[in-house]
Amino acid sequence: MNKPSRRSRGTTTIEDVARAAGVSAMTVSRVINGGQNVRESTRNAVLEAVKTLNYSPNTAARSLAAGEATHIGMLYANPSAAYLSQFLIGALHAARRAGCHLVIESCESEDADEQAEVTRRFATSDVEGVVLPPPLSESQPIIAELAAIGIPVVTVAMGSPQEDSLNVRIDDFAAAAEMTRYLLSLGHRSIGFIKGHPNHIASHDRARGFAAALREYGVDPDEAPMEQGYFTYRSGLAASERLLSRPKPPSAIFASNDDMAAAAISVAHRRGLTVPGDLSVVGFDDTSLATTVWPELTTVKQPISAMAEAALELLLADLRGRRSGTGRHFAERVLEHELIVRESSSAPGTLWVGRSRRSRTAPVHTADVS
Amino acid sequence: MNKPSRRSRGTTTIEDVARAAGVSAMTVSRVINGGQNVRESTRNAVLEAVKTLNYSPNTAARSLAAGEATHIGMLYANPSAAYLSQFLIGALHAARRAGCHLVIESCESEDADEQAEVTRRFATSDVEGVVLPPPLSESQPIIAELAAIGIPVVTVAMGSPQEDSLNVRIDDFAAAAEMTRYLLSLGHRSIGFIKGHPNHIASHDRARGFAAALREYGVDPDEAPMEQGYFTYRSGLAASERLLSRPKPPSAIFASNDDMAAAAISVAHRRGLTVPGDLSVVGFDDTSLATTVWPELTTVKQPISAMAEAALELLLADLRGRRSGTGRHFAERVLEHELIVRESSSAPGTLWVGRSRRSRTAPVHTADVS
DNA sequence: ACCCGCCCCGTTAGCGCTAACAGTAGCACC
DNA sequence: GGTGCTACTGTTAGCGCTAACGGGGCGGGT
Repeated sequence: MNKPSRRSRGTTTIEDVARAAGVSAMTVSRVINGGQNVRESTRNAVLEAVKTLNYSPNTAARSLAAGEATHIGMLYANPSAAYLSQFLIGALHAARRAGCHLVIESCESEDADEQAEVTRRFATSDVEGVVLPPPLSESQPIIAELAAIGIPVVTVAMGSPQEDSLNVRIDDFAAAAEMTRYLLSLGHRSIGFIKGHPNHIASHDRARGFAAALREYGVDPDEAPMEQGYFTYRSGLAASERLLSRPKPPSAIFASNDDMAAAAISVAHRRGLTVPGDLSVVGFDDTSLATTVWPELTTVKQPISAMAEAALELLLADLRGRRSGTGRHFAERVLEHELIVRESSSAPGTLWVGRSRRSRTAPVHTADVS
Repeated sequence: MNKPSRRSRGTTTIEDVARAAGVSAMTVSRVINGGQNVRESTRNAVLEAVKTLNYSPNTAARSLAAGEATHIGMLYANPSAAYLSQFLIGALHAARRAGCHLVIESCESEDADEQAEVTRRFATSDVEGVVLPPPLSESQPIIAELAAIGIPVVTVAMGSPQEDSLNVRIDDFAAAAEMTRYLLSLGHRSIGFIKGHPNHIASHDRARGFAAALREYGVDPDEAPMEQGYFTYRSGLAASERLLSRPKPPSAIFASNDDMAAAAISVAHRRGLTVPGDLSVVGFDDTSLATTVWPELTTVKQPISAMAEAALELLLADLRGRRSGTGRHFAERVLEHELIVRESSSAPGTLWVGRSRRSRTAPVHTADVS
């Protein structure tokens, strides 16, 4: 006679699996996590039972019993929407795998005290670790506050990580250099550069990568037309205007992100320049904006979702380490970027024949309906 | 002598609160959720204790004990990134409040069989309910598959909800009419309309609202210049080209979403038209694109985050209802929209004096650096 | 032969919370 | 004074899982 149990939801539990495999629940548990000290044959039997019963462990029970981290916080502040959604998707996938909740909060203020205040309220609520995507990953007030409270943090895309912190990033220097080399190999020698927000270390890395690649090709970086931008579309408009108003306008523009590159295209069109015929434009990030504008942007793809996943994994590993006493792993992970060549870049050939007024007649897009 | 308890995490539990308030844990539980049949004085004592101890219930334990829904699924398919991130933020907030996990999966395929396949795999994994934001909220294959499996669904922004389903939306008809009235009140009489994707019921609602408002002002909707769009930037480019190539081009363009409105601005600029001087352009959705472009878009704001929260609440209420046997509430919730007037619209006055070639000189944006 | 240690597996006791089921008091009503 | 009812609160027994420990079996060292 089986006890009918107070409230039986039809779900299959670890007990069911244990019965089916002819072992105890504990052994099933061992097989599922880690799985050390279990004979190969037993493990297979359990795995078999898991598969046939289509068992998946109850995360609530698991984290309750194990006392695991259940709430990971994420503080964000108005990056591009495309970046944020990609990031959230990655973070959610990692959270699901780990069986932890993702708690998000926005922190739009620029004021240090206010940032600290928001952070404190956030941190003391419930979360056991915090993920900081850019641009907040560069915010000292927040990082300091979190450190004071004693909550582990993982930063994403931070240029100069502390020695004792967790960080995930790509190699901005190498990526920018790669993109620059690509433009140089097309034949461009006068390349305008729109810098990113000066507060971000990544901005400087990208600028340095740009300069380094120029030098490889024997071009003096100090002569290169360069304008300050702030990662916004608006700042890109202004910078592009200045770039193209120069006595000798560049044949290509390398913007430090896609928003500013899109702005450069817009300015070029307004001036009657075709892209890429009269002007090549390339960006950075490969956000969705890169494929919405026409022509689609050549850009550097950051694996945003993967970076978010990596960040969560790093954080959870650290948390586990802290709990079990096994030292913490101060880690940095550098993920691979990728150069995405699309339609906004080409050899500067048409520059010499086509910088005419002909290009003023707007192209009619009959084929780009869908 | 207090039992040292196997592994004590320093967290305050419901027991601590009960002791502090001089009641049993059960009473504390009652106060926290629902709170019926508790004397006012007891309730206050408990609330007091909760506050002083800074207690927050352990969601893992709660959902384990109550057998509540723990995993809510969300199937998405490439809406605009801005929409998705807003939606995710709202959904995550609601999920946090309810203490449930948000499980997301993408379903990019257009093929019915493939959609069903993805849905099946998704649904049989773990989730107890599914949220369907647009454009998937209109996908019959997915809805049918979910119904077959018996998983409750809440659709968002679906035009024609079934009688027995959960749906959250805004009043697209009213919103479009409102926007049209606004343009009419500015003096526009020739308003070009770019329709949305014909598969979306909301597209038709918006077109109907547009027509209805025209009629109020004695303008014949059948005479109004109208072009088909598909919610994409590219389709907006083509539609705008056609609209502005007409013998008598309109003085304003109402695009069914922001992406297409942004495209309209781009086309206008390429043609040497100033916005809003020569052409007013308005959009729909108030995605981040609306404030990215220059000039910033007049548009209709959908409370996207709030809609996501409402969707989750509806779904969870339904789930609770099913579990407790209390009938399900087939509900639809219509949230408030808002007309956001920005810089892309104005009276058509300048049309008569300024449709000249003068406007070709691109404006220089010295002030929009930040 | 004995002990020690290792591998493998089961048993016990909760993790923090809540459903279900008692009570216990207080009031009304015949 | 009993009976019935309502309003409130406590007790018991788990939800599904895992930490901690215990114990049997087996090999190798002394």
